[in-house]
Amino acid sequence: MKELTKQQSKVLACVEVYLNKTGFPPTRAEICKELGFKSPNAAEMHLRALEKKGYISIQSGSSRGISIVKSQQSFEQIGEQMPVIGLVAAGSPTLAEENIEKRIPCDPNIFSDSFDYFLKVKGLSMIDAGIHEDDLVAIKRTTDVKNGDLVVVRLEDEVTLKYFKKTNHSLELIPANKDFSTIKVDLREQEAFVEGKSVGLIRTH
Amino acid sequence: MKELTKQQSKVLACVEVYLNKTGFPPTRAEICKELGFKSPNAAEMHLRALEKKGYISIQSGSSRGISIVKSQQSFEQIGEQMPVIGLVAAGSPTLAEENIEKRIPCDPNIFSDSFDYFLKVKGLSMIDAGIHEDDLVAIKRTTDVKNGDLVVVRLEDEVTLKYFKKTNHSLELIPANKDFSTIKVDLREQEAFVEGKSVGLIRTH
DNA sequence: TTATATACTGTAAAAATATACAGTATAAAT
DNA sequence: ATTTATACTGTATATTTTTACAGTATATAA
Repeated sequence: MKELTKQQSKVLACVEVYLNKTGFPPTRAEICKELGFKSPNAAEMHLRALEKKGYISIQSGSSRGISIVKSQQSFEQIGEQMPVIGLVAAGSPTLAEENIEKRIPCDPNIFSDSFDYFLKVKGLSMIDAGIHEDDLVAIKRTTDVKNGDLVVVRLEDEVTLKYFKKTNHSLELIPANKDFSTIKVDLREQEAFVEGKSVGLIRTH
Repeated sequence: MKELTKQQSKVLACVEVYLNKTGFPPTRAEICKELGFKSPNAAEMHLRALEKKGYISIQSGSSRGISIVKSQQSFEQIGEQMPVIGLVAAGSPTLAEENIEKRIPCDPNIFSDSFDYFLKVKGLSMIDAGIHEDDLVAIKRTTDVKNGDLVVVRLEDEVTLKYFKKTNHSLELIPANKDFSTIKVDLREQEAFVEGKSVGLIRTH
């Protein structure tokens, strides 16, 4: 999580305190009053920065549409709002706001290992591993993966969730569905970026 | 505390759910949309009644200025320790301490519907539904189940997780594995207790 | 029969609010 | 020396939201 500037930290604290006291988030004007700003735009800019850094989310067009994603005093919060990223978009699965479909309240330590985000599964290539379309696979960002791990790999602009197998210069991305074929990559010819590995899965019935 | 009318109760629940989901209270118009009212005044009147009866407080002049004073269905806190129960034990899957294998930190609202405990899956009878051994299936305690639901049913002293199908006096518990056969129960001869239904699943990789 | 409470529709206006745009100032980085 | 990031002021406007007012309908109690 990105660092906050001193002022951004103050604004986040202000929102949290207001929320705690009243039960609903403050308006821009109220933040200004609390912190001594004289223009609502001051608050606006800080809120935008806080959203970009993933500490809050802002419901555009809604009054008081601020919700805390990650509390500053994180020790108080057991369950964070973990982001869900669709596997549709080309390019790397970044945590940029535009890629986040939604957030769900979930302890990052619910699985044996901590994770950073959920990836929403598209397609049936892993169905024999019991991974269905629209399942949410918990991904830990790491490049430290072993053969047999379920990994998120990016090839060119395509992101895929497969079993990992590396031998010398060859990388195999193995599906769990006999109707799909293994993707073989010669690492001397093509780059492959390991984005992370799966530490768990959740599914809503 | 004064009793609520049916509609007031609905409105209070609506506010609580909205708050839980978004982090801020709804507007009158949003309550209307949620509950099918066509006039913001409908919501307004119910909110006034709720305030008078002490369930909420309304900050006059503030948008979304609603705060919950007394929750109706005391909403579970975020990040509870949800119990995990093994499907091994005979008898009903109770929440008695001796049946709880462990507890894991998990928001009870992580799935579309809230749940009461996790059931640890034994065996492969639901493998074609992508439910593996040792998966944790989130169970909501209810007897309100429909055909096709994934349910926890107790027959005599045996507890099983299967698809539910009821026709007249006959109950069928259908596995998702062609090597297993459907359990058929004549309800005039044998009792079957529906313990709950699955609202989701988590798996640790 | 007449209140009285519940439960709304429909409209409208005043007030609250988000948000864009045009600036200013300052310190750090290039 | 110039750019870049932070941190604001000040104004304006479109939109959101509250909230008042005038009705309608229905069931229950007096």
